[in-house]
Amino acid sequence: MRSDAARNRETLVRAAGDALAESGLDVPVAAIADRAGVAKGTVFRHFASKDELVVTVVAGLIDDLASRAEALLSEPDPLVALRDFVAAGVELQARDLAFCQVAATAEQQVPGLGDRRERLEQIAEVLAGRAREARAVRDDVTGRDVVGLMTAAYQGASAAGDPSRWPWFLSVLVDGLRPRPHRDAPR
Amino acid sequence: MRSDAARNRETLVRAAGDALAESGLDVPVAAIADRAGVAKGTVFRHFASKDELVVTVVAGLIDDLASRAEALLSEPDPLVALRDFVAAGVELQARDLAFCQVAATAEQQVPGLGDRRERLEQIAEVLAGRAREARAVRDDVTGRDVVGLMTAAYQGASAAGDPSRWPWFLSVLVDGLRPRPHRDAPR
DNA sequence: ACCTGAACACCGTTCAAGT
DNA sequence: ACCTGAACACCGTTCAAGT
Repeated sequence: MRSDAARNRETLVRAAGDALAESGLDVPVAAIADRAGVAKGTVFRHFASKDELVVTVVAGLIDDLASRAEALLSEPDPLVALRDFVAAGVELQARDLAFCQVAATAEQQVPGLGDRRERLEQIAEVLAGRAREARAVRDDVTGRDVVGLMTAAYQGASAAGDPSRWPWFLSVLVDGLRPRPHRDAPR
Repeated sequence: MRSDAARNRETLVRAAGDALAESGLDVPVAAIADRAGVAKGTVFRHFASKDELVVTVVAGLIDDLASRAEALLSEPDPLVALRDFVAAGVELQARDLAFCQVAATAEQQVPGLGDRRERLEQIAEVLAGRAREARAVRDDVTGRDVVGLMTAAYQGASAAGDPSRWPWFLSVLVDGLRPRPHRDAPR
């Protein structure tokens, strides 16, 4: 690849990252091209479709999140690790509209992120497993559930009319994860 | 209004309701017109824009949900009433893709539903107030929060890869609403 | 090899022509 | 008064022409 092409590609990814974070998945390709200072056609020389560019950007966001999650593996308190992981995902949704949309129902709309999703689920499963073993959470909490908690907390707060209320939703969810007392046991 | 026009309008709303439930907010106007057996232009004779047609349909769904919620006012157990209300909202999301999208971040995308939202929040506030007074939930739960729980439960399950798992998310959320023990009290 | 911008397809919206 | 379908604007995508 020629050096000017490599530079254009990188500029495009950065411009797309900014535009997607601000304006979400519906941002026109022309707006991204303008921001990068290239013609529309150049976008399609580097990416087969708008979706492929979106996937490149969002995959980078998920990779960053996964790295942060791996750092939490050294947190001694398993419930704190779990909560901080979910909080990191929620903060990313608050900061990046495109990720927020992908994390919500849009996930079906943007295929090609399956592998990143799996990586995230695997780390989440380790965190969930430690919390289960420590009896800090219900024994039926899976890694997938933990990933779902990120979306639940932010979308819940957002639907309640105040996205900044997400810590409240997160605390409700984390409280709700605690092991349930055996109600069917004899009193 | 001429009787044929009234019939067309009603056919359009029904066709739009079906198409939106199945295919979501991105369903083309042409698909709705086809399903109703009219020309595209007729849609815009009855509705100023696609959005106005969408609002008409979704407002009807929310009105139905609000009616179901009002029926729950006669439920004696306030926590059961709260849970059933949220469950009704979740089931609507599972059944209707357009409502699901509106309940998620799309709410900003479809304005004109503010009044319906308020009605729902008011009923939710009554249900929340009863549960608070009965000490069945934390004393900081608002009606808006309860509306947010509907989205949180469904979007959480959906993001966890299995929308049918929503009852699990709902049970976690409802458990999490229980009054927190005073941790700062002397042991 | 790469970039550009004109051209095309698709979809929401408008409107002149019909009934 | 209402309906129709051609026409227009917008945006994702393609590609012939340039460098």
